[in-house]
This record gives sequence, C-alpha cells and structure tokens, in this order.
Amino acid sequence: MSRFGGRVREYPAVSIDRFDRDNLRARAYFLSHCHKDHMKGLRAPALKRRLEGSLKVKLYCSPVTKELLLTSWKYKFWENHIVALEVETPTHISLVDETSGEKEDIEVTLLPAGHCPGSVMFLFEGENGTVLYTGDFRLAKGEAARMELLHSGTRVKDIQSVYLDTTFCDPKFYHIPSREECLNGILELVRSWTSLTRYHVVWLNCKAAYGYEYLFINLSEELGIKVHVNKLGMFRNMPEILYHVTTDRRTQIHACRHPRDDECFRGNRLPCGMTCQNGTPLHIISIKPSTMWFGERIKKTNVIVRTGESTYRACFSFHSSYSEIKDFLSYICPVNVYPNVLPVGGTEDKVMEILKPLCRLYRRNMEPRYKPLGTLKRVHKRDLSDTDEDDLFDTELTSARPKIPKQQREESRPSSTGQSENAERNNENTESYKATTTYTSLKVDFMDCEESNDDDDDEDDEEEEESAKNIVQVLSHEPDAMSTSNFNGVTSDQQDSNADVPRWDAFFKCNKLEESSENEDNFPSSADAGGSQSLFSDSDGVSDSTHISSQNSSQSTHISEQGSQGWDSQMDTVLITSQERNALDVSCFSKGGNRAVVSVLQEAAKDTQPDSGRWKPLGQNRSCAYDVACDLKSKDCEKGAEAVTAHVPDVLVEISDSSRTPDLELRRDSQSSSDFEIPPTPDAEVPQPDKLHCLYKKLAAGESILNEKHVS
DNA sequence: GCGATCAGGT
DNA sequence: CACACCTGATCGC
Repeated sequence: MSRFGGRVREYPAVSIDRFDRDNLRARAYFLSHCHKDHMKGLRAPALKRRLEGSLKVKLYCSPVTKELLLTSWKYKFWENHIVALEVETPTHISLVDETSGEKEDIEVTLLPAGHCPGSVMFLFEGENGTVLYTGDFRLAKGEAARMELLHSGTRVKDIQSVYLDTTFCDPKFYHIPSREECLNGILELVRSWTSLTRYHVVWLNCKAAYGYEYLFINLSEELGIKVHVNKLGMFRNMPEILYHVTTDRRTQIHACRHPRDDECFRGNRLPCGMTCQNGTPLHIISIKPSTMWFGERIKKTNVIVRTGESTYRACFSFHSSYSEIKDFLSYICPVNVYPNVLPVGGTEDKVMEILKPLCRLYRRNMEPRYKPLGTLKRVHKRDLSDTDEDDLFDTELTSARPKIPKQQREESRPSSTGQSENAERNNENTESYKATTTYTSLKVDFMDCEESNDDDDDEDDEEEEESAKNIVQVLSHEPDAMSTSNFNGVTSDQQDSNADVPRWDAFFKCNKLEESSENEDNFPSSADAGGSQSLFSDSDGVSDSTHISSQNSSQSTHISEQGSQGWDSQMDTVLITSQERNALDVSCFSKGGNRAVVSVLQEAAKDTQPDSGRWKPLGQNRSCAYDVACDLKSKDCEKGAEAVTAHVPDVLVEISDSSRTPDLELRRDSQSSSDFEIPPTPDAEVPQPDKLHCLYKKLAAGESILNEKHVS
C-alpha cells in the first residue's frame, strides 16, 4: 500500500496519487492508476470545492484510467477537469499558480507500468531535473531498457530521483514467477476442471481491484469460456475486455463476489448464488490468486498450490519482485531513490540499504575501487546508510555520473561482448529479457493487485449491467465497430515498435478482431450473445470442444490431490504429472466425483494452435516456451550457489565462491541483480583467478588492497 | 448525513 | 503470519 505523500521534492507544485492535506494546494494532479490507495482524497469535498472554483486545475492520467474513473458516479465531478494523456507521448504542462500567477513549466511522459489497466509511471522533466514516479508497477527484467522515453538518444536519461514501488523490495520476494508462468498454471488448472463436464465450474477468488482482467481475458480466449463478474459497465468502452466477461451466471468461470463469498463457497454455492444448473449440482473449485513466491529465491516451484479439497492458491503478483526492482533501479541509476511503499516486513532503512547501492553516487564512489571484488560494498554500505540519505545523495548532484555508454543499447542486443560496466549491465538486462520473452513466448502486460477499486457498487449497478448488456450486443454484432483508441491511445505503430514493452493498450490490440471472430464460432451466435443473458447458452461444452480434444492425448495425466510438494517440480506452469496420481486422488476430487485431466505442457504444444498473437499462452509457441523454460531452469541450478551466496552477508563465502568461478561469462549469466554482478570498468583488466585469490586472501586478512588494485 | 477513522474479520 | 481489503461502529463537521 502506497504511503507516498503525494509530492516529489523536485516539483512540489504537482501532486501525484494523493489528493488530501497539503495536496489540496497543488497546481496539477496526476493519477497513476485506479486503485484506492492511490486515490486518497480524490473525491473529498475540499478538493471538489477547489475544482469548482478553478478553471486551471487538472487531473492528468492515462486514457484508460480516465475511463475507469469516470464510470464511477462518485468521480463524475472530475469530468471537466481530467486530461487524458497518451502514453509515451511527452506533454508540456504549464503549472500556474492561480493566485500569484506564478508559472512553472514541466514536461510529463506517461510510461506503461504493467500494474493494472491504465496504470502508468510518470516521468517529469523540468528545471529541477528529471524525476520518475513509478506508481505501482510490475515490469519484468530488462523492460526499462526497452522504454524509448527513458532514454535520450542511446543513453539512459539523467534521472535525479526515482519514487519507487517497493512493495516487494525484500529478498524474500527475490523471485516471483512471471505473469506467463502464473497465467499458464491457472489456465491449465481451469482447463482441466472445466473440461470434465459443464457442471464443473471454477471460482476465481479475486479481490476487488483492477488488474485481473488480463487473467480473465486469457482464460476466456484459451478456453472459450467467459468469466462471470458482478459488474462490467466500467469496461463498456473496452471491447477487448468486455468481450470476455459476462453477467450471465451460466458460465464455468466465475470471478463474481459476495460479501460472504467464502461462506457461499463452503456451501457449494457461487458468490452469485448459482449452485446447480438444470437440476444438476455444480462442482466448484476455488482459485485464490495471491502473491506468493515459491521456493527460495532461485528455486522454482509451482505456481499453483492446492490448499484444500477443492481450493487452490495461484501465484499472482501485481508488483515487481525484488530482483525486478533491482534490475529496474540499477538500469535507471538515479541520483536519489525514495520508496513509495514499505514492504511487508521491512523498514525504510532496510529498503534504503538495498536501493542505495543501485544509485549513482554510491556506485560512482564504490564501483571503480572495489568492483572486481564486489564485496566491500557491504562494508561501506553500512556507513552510508547511517547518514542522512539526502545529504548523501545531494552531495554530488552535478558530478559526472557514469553515463551509460553510447553503444550500450546497440551492442547489448546481438551479444554480450560489451566491456564497459554499463554496457555489460545492459547486456545482462537484454539477455535475461530475451530469455524471458522466449520463455513465455508472449508479451505481457500487466496484471495486478490487491487494491480495491470497488467504489460504486450500489446505485449504478443495475444501470450499469443493463447498459453493459446492450454493449455486448453491439459488440457481438460488430466486433470491429469499437475503436481501440481508448486504450492509452497508443497507435499500432507505436506498439509494434515497442512490441515487447508490456502495456495494456498493446494487450488490447492484439489480433482482437480475429480472435473475436474465432471465438464467435465457439459461442452461440452473435445474435444469441445479443440476447444478453443467453450469452452462454453454449456453455454446455460447445465452446471448449476444440480445447477438450487436446486433453485426450495419451500424455494426459490426472490431477492429484497432494499439496504443493508433490507437484511437478519440472515445470512451473504444469500442475500435474503422472507421478502424482495416487491413492489420494479419488478422495480429493470426490467433490466432483471426477478426476481432472490435464495435459502436460509438451502435449499442450500440440494443442489447437490459434494464432501466435502475443497474448496466446498456448499455441505453437508453447513447445518452444517449454524448452527454454527447461533451459533456464538448468541454468538456474548452475548458478544457484552463487545467487544464494550473494545474499549471505559473509564476505568470505562470496570470496571463495568467486575464486572458484572466475569465468566472467558465466558470472554474467547469473542473477543480474546480484550485488556481485557488477562488471569491470571499461579499461579494467579482467582479474585472473589467481590474482583474485590473492586479493581475497588479503581482504580476508584485513589488509589494505587499495594500492594493489592494479593487480595485473 | 456524510466522511474520516478505527476495530474486527477474512 | 502479515497484509490489505471490507464492513460496521463511532466521532466530528
């Protein structure tokens, strides 16, 4: 939960994601996304009054955020004061003080944050330096490097301060499975269950918040089953979402909610009240998305854990993991960093200890001297962290920060031959990014979190639903009639040029029309869909017939009941292996009286191969994804020891490890966010193992090594 | 009567 | 176990 006060010190005339107290005097407001903890004060009478007396005060946000905000009547009064800014389009804004006439100019750029629909980061540029406010974000490794507008020419912009989403800035959250892994895990579980009979239904126990739409859409696309939700009026202008959700309860996937939905579930009732269909009782399992990090840091485990007879938890995170945060920040390399969030079990000091070493001054002072050893940083870190961070960081604002070398981005792409520190750092990013994308074979967008956005449950409910039905009708008849310009307004050209940067707009775009028509084959007719509640008349299996077929393969196995332990350890996204079939089986799934059948990934690769749209978790990319996954996995194992060691605050451990692993290429391969991964300076010679060993010995003995840094 | 805040529950 | 969200009760404007 954000505890950001609303203002950045460089530009105190603007307020971001906070609208109460001092923020009432801001000259301009910014909203990064539509989650409650970022909207404090946004509908308070005080602010409303101020708005009424002002022509100048505006709220800037992405087009999607604007849309979501204004679908709630509680925020309607903002209507004439909201300015939707296109994503990735630098915009000049004059901040005028209405009483004094004082003026300040800034340029703001919205960057996709990958957190929930419409979520963005704000990049402010002006006289007081460049400031990046991340809001809440989930960006995979290497994604900062792919954002054009974080760069100036071929270099990373000189960023003074980053106000960072540090929700999971704790080594505990070192690794969080990627969106694709999580999605695929859920997909296979849902597929396995819903394909048993039409009376096997899944309840996705999602919190009231934007960010699960990505999941709904993918499930719907893959399985041909729309997702039942309480409300969908807010998506009335987002056909790509709207098409995959429904208010028709007769579907096999539910994400509806009820104040006491746990009770419902225990009574074999869905939150929407459904308990049987055609007189046949439903067989319900629940899947609760939650942020889980499976295994310790590098150890990969399942993204699905069975927690009861018919309850599951699925890994799902709206926020970047520890390693993703470090990757992001180290790429940006700002002068200052300020945490927006105190991570779950942490303190500000602790977070700063993690973040500071990724900032400029720290690196500048520490790197050249100690880099080859990579360990002494810790010694000094303590000293630094005891000082006031502002003093620390402000000391050398004007100093020449080690700029990312020009060639960095170009070089980094084809190979990792760059020698300069920054180039190499970038290589790493790019490399892991490459791996990530290949691994998943689709580009992600966002997904998210726990914050509530359920503001307007009451009055407008029915109204919304009614209008939504009409919308569906329209949509079904003319799938291409609705423009996609609402989605952050990014053109397809832009998207193509940044195809790998996660963003909602891109997500919404991908082959929508084709898929719509494809799905329409599976669904009743458009006309049928238009009949509002009859949308799912086909839920009797028509819609997923093509998918079911794949499950009858010879490699199909049965879901077992044991907990996470027994689950397949080879593939994160595959829940079931044959070895898990055991005596427990029957009792476990007794509820449905059936065993769930699931095909393994490899089999899935032979599945129906719709198109290779970026958002297709399956299809022909699948086998490829699988291979890479395995490949990565073994790599992970190789470097496991080192990655773990990196977090042990014991110099000697790291030392001995380093001496055993002198191969830089290999080291570069390891977790890029490791503190010890800092590559040598451009001119530095690559330390030889024996030299290193010698150095390490001295170090361990407490001798000075400063005058010997010239080990060649 | 509304909103902010807090406690309790999940 | 901790968190964050929801609900309901209370207080103050």
